[in-house]
Amino acid sequence: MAQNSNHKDDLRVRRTRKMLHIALIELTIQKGFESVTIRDICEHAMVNRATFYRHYIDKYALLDEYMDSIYELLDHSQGEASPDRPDEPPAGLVRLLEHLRGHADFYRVMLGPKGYPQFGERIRQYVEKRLRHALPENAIPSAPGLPPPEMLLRSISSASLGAIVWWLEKDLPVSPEQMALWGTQISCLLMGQISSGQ
Amino acid sequence: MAQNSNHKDDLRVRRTRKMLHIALIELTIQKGFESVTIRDICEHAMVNRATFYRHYIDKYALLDEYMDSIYELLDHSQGEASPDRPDEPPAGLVRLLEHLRGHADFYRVMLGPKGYPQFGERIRQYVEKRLRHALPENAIPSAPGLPPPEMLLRSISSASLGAIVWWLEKDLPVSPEQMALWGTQISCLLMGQISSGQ
Amino acid sequence: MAQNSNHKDDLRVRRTRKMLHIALIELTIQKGFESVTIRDICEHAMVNRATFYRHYIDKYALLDEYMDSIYELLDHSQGEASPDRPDEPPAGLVRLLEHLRGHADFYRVMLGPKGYPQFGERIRQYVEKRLRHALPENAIPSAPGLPPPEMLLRSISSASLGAIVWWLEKDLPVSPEQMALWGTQISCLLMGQISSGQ
Amino acid sequence: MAQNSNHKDDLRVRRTRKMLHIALIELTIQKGFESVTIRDICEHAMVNRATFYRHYIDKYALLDEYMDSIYELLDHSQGEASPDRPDEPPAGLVRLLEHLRGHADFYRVMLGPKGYPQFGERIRQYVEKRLRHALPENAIPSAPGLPPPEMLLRSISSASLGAIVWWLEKDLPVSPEQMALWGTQISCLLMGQISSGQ
DNA sequence: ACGTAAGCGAGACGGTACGTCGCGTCTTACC
DNA sequence: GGTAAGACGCGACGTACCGTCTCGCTTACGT
Repeated sequence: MAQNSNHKDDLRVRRTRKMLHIALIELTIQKGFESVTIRDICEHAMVNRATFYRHYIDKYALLDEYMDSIYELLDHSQGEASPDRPDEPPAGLVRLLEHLRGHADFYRVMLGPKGYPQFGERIRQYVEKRLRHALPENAIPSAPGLPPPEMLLRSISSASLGAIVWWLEKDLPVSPEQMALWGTQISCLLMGQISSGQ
Repeated sequence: MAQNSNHKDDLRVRRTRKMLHIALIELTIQKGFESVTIRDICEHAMVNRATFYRHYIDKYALLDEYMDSIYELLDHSQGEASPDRPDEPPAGLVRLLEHLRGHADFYRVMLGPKGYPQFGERIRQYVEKRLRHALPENAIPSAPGLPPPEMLLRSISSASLGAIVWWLEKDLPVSPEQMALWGTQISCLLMGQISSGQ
Repeated sequence: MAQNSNHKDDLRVRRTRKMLHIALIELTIQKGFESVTIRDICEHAMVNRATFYRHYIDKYALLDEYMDSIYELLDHSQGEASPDRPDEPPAGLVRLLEHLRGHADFYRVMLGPKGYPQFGERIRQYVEKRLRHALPENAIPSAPGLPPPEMLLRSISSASLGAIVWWLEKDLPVSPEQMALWGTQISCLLMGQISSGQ
Repeated sequence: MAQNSNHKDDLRVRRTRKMLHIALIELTIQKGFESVTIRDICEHAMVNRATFYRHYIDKYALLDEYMDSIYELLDHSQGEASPDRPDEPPAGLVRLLEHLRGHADFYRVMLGPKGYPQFGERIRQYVEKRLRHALPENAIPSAPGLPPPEMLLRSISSASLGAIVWWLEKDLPVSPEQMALWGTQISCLLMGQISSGQ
C-alpha cells in the first residue's frame, strides 16, 4: 500500500497535476467544459503542453481523475456509515449535496447545457448505487403490471439528479439538509407506495 | 406571405437540406453526435461543404431544424387534444413514445453518453410543458415543508426522461402504451400524494 | 499539353508556390538549408503552414520542384545545341556556370558544409550526364590496367563539381567562360590521355 | 600533464564512450546519419540520455571524436613516411583505402545521400593536405591561362573522393592497391601534364 | 580495504517543430 | 441563383526530440 518512490509522490508531479485540475475547473466555469482546450488548460496552469500529455491522454482523463478523487473523498468521509433509516436523509446524501454546494459554480456548468453528458450520468449512477445499497434486495416487488424495479431506480435517480440541477440553477435556495429530506421523501414515496400497490 | 419564389421551395434547396438531415442522423447513429464533423455530413450527403454553410451555421443548427420539424409534427398531429384525464396516459405522451420508438437508434445515441446534453434537456422541457398544461394552476400545493412545485416538476420530468432513456437502452422491452401508463402513474403519484400525504 | 483549369494555373497557387520558393532560398542563404524549418519558410513567405502541406510534403519536395524548374530552364535554353567540339567549352556548361553565378549566394551555401548532400550529388550527376552525351560510346577504352570508364566519369564529374565549389567559395574570381575552358581542358586531358596510354 | 586522475581514464567513462561510438556507427549504417537521434543512440548503447550530454554536446561532437581517433591512428601508423615517389601509390593512401574497406558499410552511408556533408569534405581536405605535402612548393606552375594551383588541388582531391565513393558504392570491385595506383596516375597526369603540356 | 566523490540511471519538465484535421471564408466556373 | 471544386488562413491536435534539471544509487578510485 505504502509504495515508495512512486512517480505520483514526486513533488513536481503533484504540483503539475494539481495545477491542471485547478485550471480545468476554473476554465470550465468560465467558458463551459467543451470549449476548454488543452492549450487553455496548460496556459492557465502554466504547464507545458507536452507535460499535459505525459499525465493524461485528454481532458476527459483529467476530469476523470478529479472525479475519482472526489468520490474517494465522499466515500471515505462517511466514517460512521450509520444504518440509513428510511424516511430520514442518509448522511451520504447530505455530504454529497454539501460538496456540490461547495463547488456549485463548477457543477452548475458541468450539469448544464455547456456541460458534459457523461458527467451527469456518472452522478446519477452514484445516486443509483446508493439507492441500491440503502434498500433490501427485494424491497421493490416486481409484480406484472407494475413498473419494473430497474425502471423505477432509473426514474428515481433521474428525478434526484433533476432536483439537484434545479437546486444549482436556482442558486441553492434551500439547505442541503432540506434538499436531502425532500429527495428522500420522494424516493421513499415512489418505492414504497408503488410496492404497496396504489 | 405566401411568397412563391421562396428560397426554401427551390427543389435543389429542398433536396440539399433533406440529404443533410439524413446524413446527420445516419452518421450520428454510427459514431455519436459529437464525433460527426461537417465534413462527414457533407461527404455522406454528397453536398459541397460550402453549400452546407449557405444553409446552416453549424451542425447544431441543422439538428435544431430537424428537431423543430419533429415537434411541429408531434404538436400538429394531436388534433383533438382531449382533456387528459389523470391516471390515464395522455394521447400526446403515447404519440411521443411511438415517435421515439420509430427512431430508436437515433434517440438512443443522442440521449446516451455520446449524445448532446441540450438534446435531452429539450425533450425534458417538452415533457415539463405538457405536464404544466395537463394540470390546473394550483394542483400542487406549495405548503412550507413540502417540495416546491417547480422542483417537483423538474423531478417528474427528469424521471420521465430517465425512464425513456432506460426504455431505449433496454431495446424497447414494453409497448409505448405500457410506458405511458407507468409514467403517468408515477407522475400522478408524486404530484398527488405529496400534496395530500405526509 | 495545354491543360486547362489545372490547379497549378490558379493565380493563388502560383503566388503561394513562388513565395515559398523565394522564402526557401533566402532563408537557406541566411542560415543554411538544414536549419531552415517549415515554420520559418511559411512565416517568411506569409503563407499558412497548413497551406505549405497542401503543396509539398516537406522542404525537400519544395527544393526539388525548384531544382526541376532550373534544369528545365537550362535544358530548354540551349536552343542551338551545337555539336560540342572537344577542346572547346560547350555552351551548356557556360550556361550552367552563368546560372550558378546568378545565384551564387544560394549555391555557395547549398554546396557548402551547411548544405544538403544530395544537392551537390544531383549537380554532379547532371555534369556526368552531359559528359556521356558529349562523348562517343567508346571514346574511353577500358583496357585492363587502366581505370574503368565509370570510375573516370565519376572522377571527372567530381573534379568539375569540386572546381565549381572552389569557384563559388573564392567569390567567382574568374569568368564562367574561363571556368568552362579550364574544366573542359581537364576533362579532355583525363579522358584522352589516359586512353592513349600514358 | 600526465594527469592520473583524468576523467577519461575512468573505466565507466571509457565504457560509456565506447558504447556510444558503436551505437552511432551501427545506427548510421542502419538508417543514415541524419535520421539517428540522440535517443536512438542512447537506447542502443544502453546509456541514459543525460549521460550522453555529460560527454558530448550533440551527435556531431560524438562523430568528431570518433573521426579524430581515426585520423590519429592513420597518421601515427605511417611510421616511415618515405619520400613518396611520383607514379607510385604512397603508403598513406593505401592505408587510408584499407581503413575505408574495413569500415565500408559505415563510410558508404556517410558519404552517400543519407550522409553528412562535412564528413566527405573532411576526407577531401585530408587528401588535399597529403597532396600538398607530397609535392614541392612550386611543382605546379601558375602561368596565366592555366588553371590556378588551388583550383587544381581542389579538383584532384574532389576527383579522388569521387573515385572513393564510386569504389564504395560498387562494393569494392578492386583492391586498395589498384585504387591507389589509379588515383595516383590521375593525379600525376593532371598536375604534370597541365604544367608542361598545352 | 574501504570511504567517498564521481559516474550514472531514472525521469520530470519546458521548449519547439512536426504533420494532420476540422473549421469558416472566399473565388471561380458551371448549369 | 444554387451548386461544385477547392485554395486559403486559422488554430487545436497528439507526437517526437531536444537540452536541462534533480534525485538517489553504485561503483571505481585514491589514500
